[in-house]
This record gives sequence, structure tokens and C-alpha cells, in this order.
Amino acid sequence: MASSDSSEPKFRRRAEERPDELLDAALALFVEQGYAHTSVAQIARAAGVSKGAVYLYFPSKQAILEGLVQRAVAPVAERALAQADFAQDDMRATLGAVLGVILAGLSDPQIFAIPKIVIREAVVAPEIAEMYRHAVLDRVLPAAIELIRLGIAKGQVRPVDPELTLRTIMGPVVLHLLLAEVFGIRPERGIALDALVANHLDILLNGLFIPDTGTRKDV
Amino acid sequence: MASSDSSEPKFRRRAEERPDELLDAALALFVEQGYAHTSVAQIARAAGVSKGAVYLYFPSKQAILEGLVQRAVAPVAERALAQADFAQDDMRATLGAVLGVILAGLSDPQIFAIPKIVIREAVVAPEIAEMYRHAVLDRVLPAAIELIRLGIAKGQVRPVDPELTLRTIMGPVVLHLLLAEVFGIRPERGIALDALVANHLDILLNGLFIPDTGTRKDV
Amino acid sequence: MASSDSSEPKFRRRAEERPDELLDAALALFVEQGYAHTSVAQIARAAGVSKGAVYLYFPSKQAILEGLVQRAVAPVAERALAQADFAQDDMRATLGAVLGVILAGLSDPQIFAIPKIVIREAVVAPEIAEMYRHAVLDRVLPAAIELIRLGIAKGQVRPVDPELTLRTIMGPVVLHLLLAEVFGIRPERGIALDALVANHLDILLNGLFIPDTGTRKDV
Amino acid sequence: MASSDSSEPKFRRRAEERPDELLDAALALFVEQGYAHTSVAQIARAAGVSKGAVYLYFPSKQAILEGLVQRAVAPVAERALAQADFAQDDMRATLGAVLGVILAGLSDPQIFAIPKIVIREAVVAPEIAEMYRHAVLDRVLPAAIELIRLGIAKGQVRPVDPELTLRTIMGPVVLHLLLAEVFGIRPERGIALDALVANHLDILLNGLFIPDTGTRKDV
DNA sequence: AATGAATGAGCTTTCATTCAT
DNA sequence: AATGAATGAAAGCTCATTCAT
Repeated sequence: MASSDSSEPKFRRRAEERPDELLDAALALFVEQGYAHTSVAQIARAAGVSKGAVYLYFPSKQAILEGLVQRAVAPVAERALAQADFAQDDMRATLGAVLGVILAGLSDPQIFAIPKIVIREAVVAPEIAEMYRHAVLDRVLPAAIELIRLGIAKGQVRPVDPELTLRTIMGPVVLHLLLAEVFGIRPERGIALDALVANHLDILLNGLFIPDTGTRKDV
Repeated sequence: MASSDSSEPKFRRRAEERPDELLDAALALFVEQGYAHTSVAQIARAAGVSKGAVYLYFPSKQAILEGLVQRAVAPVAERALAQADFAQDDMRATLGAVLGVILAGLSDPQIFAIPKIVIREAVVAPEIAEMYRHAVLDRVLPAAIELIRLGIAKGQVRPVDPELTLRTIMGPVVLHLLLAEVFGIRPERGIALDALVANHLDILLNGLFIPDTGTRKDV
Repeated sequence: MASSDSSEPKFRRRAEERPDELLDAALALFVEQGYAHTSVAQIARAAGVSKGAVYLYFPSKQAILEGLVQRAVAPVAERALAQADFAQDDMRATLGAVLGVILAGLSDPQIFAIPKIVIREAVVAPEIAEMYRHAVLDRVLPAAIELIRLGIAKGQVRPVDPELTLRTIMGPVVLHLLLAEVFGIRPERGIALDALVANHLDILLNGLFIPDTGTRKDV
Repeated sequence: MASSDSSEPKFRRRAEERPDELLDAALALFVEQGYAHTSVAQIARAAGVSKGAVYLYFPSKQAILEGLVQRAVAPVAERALAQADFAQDDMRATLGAVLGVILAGLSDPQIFAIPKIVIREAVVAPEIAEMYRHAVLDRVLPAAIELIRLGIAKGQVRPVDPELTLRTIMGPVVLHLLLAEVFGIRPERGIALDALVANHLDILLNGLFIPDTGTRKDV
């Protein structure tokens, strides 16, 4: 406006850091108490600001949740897509890698909290589920399905239904975390994600059953 | 207003059936709007009683939810355990039967609603998750695990980790329903539960991959 | 309730009187502080109930204002229309009667408060002005205009524009009250509504000016 | 702030014009949304300054409103008094001229907005009504009353009550604008201020009624 | 002279729960 | 056994005003 010195980044109070601080505070509270039972006042208090200040950065409580999803979502989508790219060589190695990345992501409670909250709120705030779907699922799932399809085309994977097989591949991970996080049901050795993946991959590779006639690959 | 609709005989209404009617009303509303966004007044109205009457049968709103879970939980446990009992003969047939029963149950929205609500409220009301766990999971899961263990012992199942393998068996079903119900993501042909189970069993039976050396059993 | 004596009007807590009590309390506060500066809590306190109880009878704060307008409006419209009916005989007597009724109504602060509030809120809540217009103005003004038209047809009134003349007839009353109520500007003798009407009618009857050539009716 | 002689070449913005720009912005917003529903932030934004800057020129939001009234008030009083001065010759012409000026003024929405706002806020901020009264009404009304008194003394006006007659003269204009601006009630031909004044003057000159014995002056 | 981040009191509204009837 | 009027403690959100920069 005036004339010259406008290019310098003004030392704004905390304007830069505040949104992230608020998201951090909100995430912790949402994880602990759920979205509905967390008040904006609590978030403000936890972030060390006044109630009104929250509305300087987010127009509504729901926008905080949306911001949370957005922030958590971008890196996951990036990483997952990256995995899909170098996927062309060995199907089995790729599968292990992808599952590993996803597990690593989801096993961070800070990140796993997001889909958990999204599932919680989906009934009542469908636009949040929608957002999550657009930002995560609609990117990751088709890529994964394509991967399976590719494996079939290359003769590495049996001619299964790619869409349904995706559920067979990913479902155990989801259930594992669901049982552990929501109901506190964990295998004896603890969450042991690597063991889960190993066991799961073993079955995917070799099937679950021992054939009646013994021409099958050993285990 | 007062004293008009006295056409109905002032027979005492069935106090016995009231709790069930209230649970029915509550379930429908919880499914549609979620627990938090359903008011006691709505439940009362839907059940055709006054707000105060609700508190004659349930000491609190949460008690309604608990009652709901209790009621839904018993038959499921019964049925699942029944399946596990006659399971000893053919592992593969049994697996198909068990998955079929579970799918049939969960694909009824009225029943699937219960675990969905439980997951929603578990964060804030751990005693509900606890109850569900005790009444359903702690009965069904060990039985299923035992089943797998038995299969291994009988030489029908490969020597996998039974606990983790349970997740491989059930996970796809859970994920399938989660994607469909929460995010509206369904395979092209619709929910198609039988197709899911068929594809899943196929993989469990034959593995996902085509072995490099082709001595594998045909399908 | 119990068994037989249901013909008796139940002694509901105060359900019958409450709305009126709330409106009374609201009116007093609106008059004193204006609509915007009166909180629902104040209304509740003034009516001797809890804040929540207000919402048992009115769905919103604005609904209270609307209820106020409705309640004040009906009798005024009735009375004014009644005046218009017996109007056929003597134009001048009728005019005095009508103005008298309106003045009597408006000079009751409880009633005058309503249009004052309506005018205040019209900018921001047009639906309130709309309601007032429908309920009062659209009934009273056309009737008055018709009265003037009739007087012209019967040769009692000079061939003036009825619509505009209505403003000449009623305007002084409105201005009188506006000056008195809003600015505290009153004639020396006080509000003196009868004196205002008398002076106004005198001018309407005899004109304001003395004609240059003196063939005019004496005063 | 800094040390003593810091001769910065920064171009000072026109601090002189700021208050007026703020008043312009505030007026436009007040007209559109009302005082209560206009935020200081909106005014600042509309005037192209920061929220904080507003408080450099006005100590409070209400002070803006007061400034608005002050600014609008002076010219009106000037003009009206000017009219009253050259009024001594012909009563009727003068009356027409004065009403014309007032109408012209009030029919400018920018100017009419001021008394409208004053009326709106008078209940809650009596000092604003007070100010308006002192600056406008207490100057204009006595002058007008004196004019009428003079007319009576000169034998041009019938011996009416000057104070009350003022209401007869001005009331129709006020009512006309009130009906039009607040309730959207306009004569068929539109606001037609000149027609209103013509019709009104006609009645003031010739009375409303046709005398029973017909010795009256023609029009 | 100017900014805009920050405050905090206050608003309307909702609702699980109580209790006089 | 049943009612529904009444309560009161939050909740989300707004905004005039202050003040560090």
C-alpha cells in the first residue's frame, strides 16, 4: 500500500504456527474424547489461546476436523502412490512393501486417529467421510486395484477379482487395528504388525489350506 | 386438548413390551442420526411414550445404548457358537458356512448398526466397547481361533498363527462392509457379498499368486 | 390419568399462562431496551422461569417478537375495521371516531411499542415488517382509503387522491407520537391527544389558510 | 516511540480524510444492515483500513454513529433555517417551498437513513436521539412553529394551535416515507413526492370536506 | 499512523434429567 | 405407571475492544 517495504514477512504474532498448534491440540483431544465430546473451549485451552482465537483460523469446529484430515491425508496419499509406482517388478515384494507402508502409517496412533474419527463422524457429517474418500480412498484404492490387475496381466497373480481381492489384501490390517484400538484385543505378543503382515503374506502366497493331494509347494 | 382422545380403553399398556419398543425406536434413530444426535425426546416420541416414561425403563440415555447392544449381542453369539460346534468335519465347508452366517448377519443393516454404533461410542463410553467385547468378541473370536487351531492339528490347515490368521479370514468382510457403509464404496456389481466370500475363499484355498514352478493345484 | 375423572382440565403447571407471561416480560424489556439488546435470559428471568423454559413455548427469540406482534395486532385490526363499517352516515363524525380509536390504541405505550419495535427491526428482519404489514396495514389502510373514496362518491369529500389523503389524515398522529415517544418532544400541555385531533380535524374541515376574499365559513 | 529526530520519508496518508471515509462506509452499511448487524470489521474493510485504525479516529462503535448523525445534521439544519428566513412574504408559497426542501432531503436515502437509524437506536442510546433533537429538531421545529405563528399574526393563517398544526403539516410527509421505506407501501404511481405535496397542500388550502352550503373558494 | 492477532464476555440454543402432578 | 413442564449446564459462535509490533 504505502510504497516500498512491503516484501518483508512481518513478524506476525503467531499467525503462522497457530493453525498447526490448534490442530495438534484438537487431534489429541479428539483421540482422547472423540469429536463430539470435545469443546472448542477445550481445544483453545489446550493450544494456549482464547476461545475466540480459534475462530481466527478455523471458521467452525467442523473445519478443524476437516483441517485435521487434510493435514494427515496428504502425506499418506503421497507415500502410497509412490509405492504403487515402483511396483512393476516383483508383485510379491511390492505387496509386502505397500502393506508395510500402510501399516507403518496406520500404526502411528496420531495418524490412525484420523480414519477412526472419520468413521465415527461419518454418520452425522457425511461431508467429512466424503472428503476423506476423495482425498485418500479414491486415490489409493484405484491404484492398488490397478496394481492387482497388472499382476494378473503379467501372469504373476491368479485371475481373481481385483476389486474384491483388494479387500482380502487390506482387510486383515484394518481388522487388526480395529480390534486392537477399539476393543483392546491384541495378539499375545502385542500389536506385532510385522508378524501380522508376515502371516498374512504367507497365506496369500501359499493359501490357507493344505491340499488333500500333496502336490503343493512346501511351507 | 385434554380429555379428548379417551376412545381407547384405559387398559394398562404392556409394561413388559415397553423396553423393547424403546430399543426399537432408539435403534432406528441411532442408525439414522447417530447416538449423539438423537435426543431422548425423539426416542420417546418414536416409541409413543412421554419423555419421562423413558426414564422409567432406562436410567439414562447411555443405558438405552447398552440395552441395545445387550439385546443384539445374545443371538449373534449363540448363532456363531452353534456354527463353531458342528464345524469339526470339513474345514473348508465350515469356513464357508461361518463366513456366510456372519455376512448374512452383518449385511442386515439393523444388526450391522450395532457394531457401527459401538465403534462410534467406544472412545467415549469404553464400558460399551467392553460390553460388546465380553458378550460377542470374547466368545466368538476364541471359538474361531480354536477352530483354526483344530484344523491345523488335524492337518487340514497349514501351520499358521491362528490368532493372526483369524484377521486374514475375517478382515476382508469387515473392510468390505466398512467401505460400503461408511464411504459408499462398493464394487461395480453392488455389495455382492457372496461374490466377496467366493473370491476370498478362492484366495484362501489357492493362494493369491501363481507359483513360478507350476505344480500347483488347479481351481 | 388415573381412571375416571379425566374431564377435569388438568392443572398443568402453568402451561396455559406461560406464553402470555413470557410475552408480557418480553414486551416490557423490548420497550425498555430494544429487541437486540434484550437477551432471552433476561426475558426468562423477568417471567420467573429458566432460560430453557422459554424455548418450550417459543422456538426462537424472533418467534417471541412475532408472537408479540400477533397478539397486539389482532384487536387493533378488529376495532379499526369495526369503525370503518358504521362509517356510512356522517363523514366527519366517522373520521373523528376512527382517529380517536387509533389514537386511543397507539397512545397505550404497550401497544405503541409494537410498531416501534417493528420499525426498529424492519431493516434486519424484513419478515417481521412483512407480518405487521399483512396483519395490520393491509387490512386497515385499504379500508380507510375506501372510506375516503366513498366520501368522495357521496359528495361529502372534495375530489382528492384517496391514497395520498390517507397520509394527510393519519400522518399527524404518527408524527405526534413519534416526536413524543422517541424524542420526548411534546406540546406544552403534554401529549394531549384530543387537542391534536381537534386541531387536526379543524384544519381538515376548514383548511389551514384564510382565503384572501372573505367568503369563507367562519371558525 | 523511537528516538527524537527520526525524519522518515514515509508519506503520511490523509489522516484528515479518514474519518469521513469511515463515516461513508459506516453509513452505507448501516443503511443496508442496520447498526447492530454491522461490525466494526466490516466498516474497516469497506473503508480500506484495518480494524485497529478505526479506533484511531473513533473511540467506539457508537461514536461512529454519533459522528454520522453530527455530519448529516448540520447541513439540514442550515438549509431549513434558511428557508424559514426568507419566508415572511407569502405563507402558501413558503409552505410549499419548505415542504419541498424537506421532501427533497428526506427522499435521498442517504439522508433519510439518518433519522431512520436514529429512531432505531434511540431506545438504547438515548444520547443519540438527544443529539439529533438538539441539532435538528430543536432548531427546525421552533422555527417552523414561529412561521405558523407569524402567519396567524399576519392574518394569513387561521387561528390554529401552531405546535399541533406543525404536526398536521409535516406528519403526512413522515408517514409517506415511513410506509414506503419500512413497509414497502407506496401509492400506485410510485413514491411520487410531488403528488403527495400537491395533494396535501390542496387539503391544507381548501379543507378536506365540501361545505354543506357552497360558498367556498374554488381550487 | 497503522496493523491485525488476540481477548473474553456474551449471545442463542439444545438437551439429559428431574419431579410435581 | 405415566406425564410433560421445568431446569440448568453446557455448547458453538460473534464481536467490540485492546495492544504488541
